[in-house]
Amino acid sequence: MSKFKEINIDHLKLSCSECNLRELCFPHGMKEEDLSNLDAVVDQPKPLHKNDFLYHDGEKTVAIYAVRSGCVKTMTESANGDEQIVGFHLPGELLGLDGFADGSHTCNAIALETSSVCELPLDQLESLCHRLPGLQKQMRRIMGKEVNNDHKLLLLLGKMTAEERLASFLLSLSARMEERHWKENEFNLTMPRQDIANYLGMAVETVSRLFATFQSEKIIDVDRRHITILDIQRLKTIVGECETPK
Amino acid sequence: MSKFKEINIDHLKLSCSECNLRELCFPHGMKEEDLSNLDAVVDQPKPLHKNDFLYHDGEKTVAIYAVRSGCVKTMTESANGDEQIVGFHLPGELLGLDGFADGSHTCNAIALETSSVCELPLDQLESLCHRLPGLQKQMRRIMGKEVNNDHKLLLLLGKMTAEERLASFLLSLSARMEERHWKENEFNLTMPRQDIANYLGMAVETVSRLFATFQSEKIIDVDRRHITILDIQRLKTIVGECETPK
DNA sequence: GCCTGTAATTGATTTAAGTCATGTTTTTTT
DNA sequence: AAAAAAACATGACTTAAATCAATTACAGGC
Repeated sequence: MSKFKEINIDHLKLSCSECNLRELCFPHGMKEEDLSNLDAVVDQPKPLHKNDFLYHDGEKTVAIYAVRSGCVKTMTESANGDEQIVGFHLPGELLGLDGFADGSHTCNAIALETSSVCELPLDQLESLCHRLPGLQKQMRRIMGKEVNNDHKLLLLLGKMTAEERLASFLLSLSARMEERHWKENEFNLTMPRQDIANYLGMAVETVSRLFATFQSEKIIDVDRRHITILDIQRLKTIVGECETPK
Repeated sequence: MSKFKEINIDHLKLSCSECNLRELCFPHGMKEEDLSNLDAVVDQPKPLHKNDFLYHDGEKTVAIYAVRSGCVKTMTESANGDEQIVGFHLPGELLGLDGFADGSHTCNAIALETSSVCELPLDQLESLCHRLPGLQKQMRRIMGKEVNNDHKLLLLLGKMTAEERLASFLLSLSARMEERHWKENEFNLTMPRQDIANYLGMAVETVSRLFATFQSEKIIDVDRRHITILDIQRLKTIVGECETPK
């Protein structure tokens, strides 16, 4: 035996039951004793580097994915080459449902920074859902969430002004930071201005200008990609949420 | 016994296996012998009148629905009262997935004209999916389709001009008419201009003007709600699809 | 049949946000 | 460390589509 301990890298795989994202991810609402079944099929491929594709538009759907660390964007492509970002996926959030309609993906999924994902292979999902009714229910919940998310974005693109859109974007990020028990009023944007603009259906210049405006109005502090929310209530007022009366 | 035949209205229920929409609807891809199981749980409530709600935002999700006849729109509501139509559902198309995330609907579903729907109760869906793997797969397919649909609409709202949007809308309707073996170049709009405008994220006046423009360019013929597509290729060119070379 | 309210059209004007142009800062490459 | 390339910011100008305003055309109710 060598004087160094042998390291079995299989042990580096983090089990779902030990994962601090479990309440946001696949395991949500599942019984503790069922999680080992889930663990057995969940794969953790090697991390993606910035700009790596998790999957391509048109590629056969082999799995659904959960972000473990980093951030992954999904974007649809139109016939004439236009691209629309449809989601930024934070740790604990799922992606890959776009490949369920006819067995191949209709989006590109690209890492915005070094990111790791968990992979739930489709063929195993089928049988697993059969054994664990909790997972089947969770799958429906996940899909419903995706649909609701898209609907919110449709409302944003269809009805909101540029100012409202950016405020809404910041609030969404803030809420998701809080969900992860991270600072909800101080975080780094993982995406360039160009991606924010694309996602929100506006020009980069408009994003820049609005950040400047929000900053000058002391609503937020912007330092490059570092955002500090100074007055969250103002943001909420902008998007038109009713102030919760004290 | 009376001299008139007694009519058992239960017989008026059309079974899935006899339904001419079966290839677009729940039964798609299911084995013939499994359809009787589906029939047993599918309910057909009495028809909706124009402007009737199939379900309300916030209401508990009890079923998913398939349109049998007529047309049903779904719309999300924002905190400040803005509404965004997220779909017009034709016969054979499904709705209700917006209620899967947390067990209550996040949309209003409203009949645009007298419409009938089939209802698949959620509690029965669960056990039925367990018995029929085909249905479970079909459920995933349906949800994937919904997601892809929403993504297309996001691209439309985020990246297209008003002209491209309306052309895209007409093409989508036309394609869905064809899918149902109805005339693909001549159909009636079931929705008012206001709803088209809302759905496409623009003002009613813009819809009116664009219809007039398309008409004057002999791309379509508009008579109130009656649309005749005269030059489908022009529409495709407008939305930027590559012409299929002969 | 004739009202009456809703739906749709059409024109004039305004505006939010896009485009174009240029400069600055930051990051990456050599 | 310098050079090149992204990424970001800001100003000037333009424009697509919204808003405002005024008719016109239906469709449903009596």
